Amino acid sequence: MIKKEESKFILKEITKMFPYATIELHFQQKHELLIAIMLSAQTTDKAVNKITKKLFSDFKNIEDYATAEFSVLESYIKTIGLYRNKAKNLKNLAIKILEKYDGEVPDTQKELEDLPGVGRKTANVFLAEYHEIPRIAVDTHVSRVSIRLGLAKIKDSPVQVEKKLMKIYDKDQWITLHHKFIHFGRYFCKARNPKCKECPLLKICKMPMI
DNA sequence: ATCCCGAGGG
DNA sequence: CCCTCTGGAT
Repeated sequence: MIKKEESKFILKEITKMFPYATIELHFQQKHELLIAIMLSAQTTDKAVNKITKKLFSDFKNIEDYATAEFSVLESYIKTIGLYRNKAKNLKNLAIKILEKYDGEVPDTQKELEDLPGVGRKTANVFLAEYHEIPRIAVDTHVSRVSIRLGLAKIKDSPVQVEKKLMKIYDKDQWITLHHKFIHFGRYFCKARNPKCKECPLLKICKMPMI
């Protein structure tokens, strides 16, 4: 099977498995989405949703975060990993948005990535989710799945994986592809104990673990 | 290359 | 017990 057909087959099968895959973070406002994504680094969406319920209830706007004590923010997010860094990023991100953007979350990739705790992956997720701008955010799941299925190489950096996926798939597929790959990676093609025996992609998989 | 860092799964 | 979780900054 040639590469082009294989990549189509991959997306088709994953789509069958997760047709309605979408973001699982809970949020209402624009800044809440950005904060939720930033907090989700190296942890699960469930863990983030658990703490943002009270966080978003007590902190209504950017100014609330900007004026909060680090220790107070830490107490809210204590149960997710990396909480000290994240509390610091949360406050400093709010201060920067307040001072530089008059309290409004900026809209460009560069401005977003310039915020504390916001890198390429977080910015991509935000742009795709909030503005529906075609992006493929490459995280640990997308990266692992792409490598196992032969869409990328083991030594590829997240940016390289992103570029390869963008070259393989059409722009109008990027946003949904991201969610489908994420779900496939999290619930099926897991880092540990992937469900290879039940996988419809087993025959084209480059790294089956049977 | 290394640190951050608790919860949950297996 | 051990590993991994939608990374980012230094």
